[in-house]
Amino acid sequence: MAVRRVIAHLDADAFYATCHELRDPSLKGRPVVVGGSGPRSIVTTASYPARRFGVGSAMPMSRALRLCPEAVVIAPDRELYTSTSQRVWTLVAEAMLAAGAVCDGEEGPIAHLEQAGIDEAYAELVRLEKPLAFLRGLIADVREQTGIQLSAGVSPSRLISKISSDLEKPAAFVVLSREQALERLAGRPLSIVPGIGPKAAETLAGLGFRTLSDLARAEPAALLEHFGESRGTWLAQVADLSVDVPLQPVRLRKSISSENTFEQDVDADAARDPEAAARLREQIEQMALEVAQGAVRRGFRGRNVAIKVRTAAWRTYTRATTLPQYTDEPARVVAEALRLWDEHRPDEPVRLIGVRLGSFEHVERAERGAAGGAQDGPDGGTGGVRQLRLVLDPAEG
DNA sequence: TCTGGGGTCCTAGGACCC
DNA sequence: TCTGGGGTCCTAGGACCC
Repeated sequence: MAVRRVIAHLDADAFYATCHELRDPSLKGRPVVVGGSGPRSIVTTASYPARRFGVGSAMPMSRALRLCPEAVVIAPDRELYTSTSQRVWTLVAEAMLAAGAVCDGEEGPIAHLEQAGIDEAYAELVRLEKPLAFLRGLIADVREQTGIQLSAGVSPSRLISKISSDLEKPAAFVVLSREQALERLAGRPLSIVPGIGPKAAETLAGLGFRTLSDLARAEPAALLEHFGESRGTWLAQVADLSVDVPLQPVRLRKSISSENTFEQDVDADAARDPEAAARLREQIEQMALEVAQGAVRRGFRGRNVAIKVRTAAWRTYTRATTLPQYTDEPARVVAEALRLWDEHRPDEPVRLIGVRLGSFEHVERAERGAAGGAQDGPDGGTGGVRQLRLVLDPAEG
């Protein structure tokens, strides 16, 4: 008998906004918009009352305020989200371990859980007799103990579960087989599929494929021709919702970066504005330091240093070097970033600059720790529940 | 509506080695 | 003197996600 897979996608509703509401209950029920206050800031998360005004993620704040002038704008608070997130996913991991939904890790059992962001995760409910009852209980516990409401999509695959959890938010609990999903999603635009963004959607629309059922009629050969081997094959599998990628309970970080968009463009040409040019150089130095210190804190050493520049005209470029040895020495990272900057500094106004450190050496060991334990260190932790710590604090969007 | 900051993954092309 | 093909490492750009 074939083993029936049950994969849940768990996604916190309006996570950032809810974190703030939990800290300040007077915000509850009001149109809360999390985001910066500068002229170029965008909305990170909008509470459901704010969404009723048409406010949404990634929207320029200026537009959000035009749509909803009475919105309460709140500056993002990383630490608040990280600590709340840890409480939520620790609870989930512990419940799964207690219930026996575990896989083997090098150092013992790990919950069959893949964190996919600060506010979402996939859980594979192996060896549970009543997975749905378990999930409902878990979601109720999480809400009681943390105040966070999780939406759930449950199906035989990550893709279907991910799409499903989004269908009836907030507080969704959508259970679908592949066949039921094919029927229910047939007329939906392809943009509901994670991995099909604006560009791919446009290309597909040009070929006459706008919905999932359109795509199901596509010749696989045509998809391969337009999208190449890898993506073409994937799209063909999306069409019948047969995409199936195993969970990755432990993931390694690949890079650490820091970048900043200026409220106004800054002239990088030293001849025209030496002071501005000096400020930019200092910022590169500062960011390189930050990034290197982040690596030190986490016990990583990298080999690849890169800078990123976006000009006022929205031309974006990166310049990178690979060092002969791995390093976490701030002075080394700073020196490389400054060298790249000096060699590739634009002579036109810039809107963004950034620094990244990558190509980490930590192959030998997964980045994980005891959930809710120490904040950092490759194996830092209390030795309790083992859980991926992977994506540390990805912003929402 | 003029577009953040943190990431991941993929592709193309060049250098270099055998 | 001209020319092979595969593999690896690296850079750069871009799509995409939260």
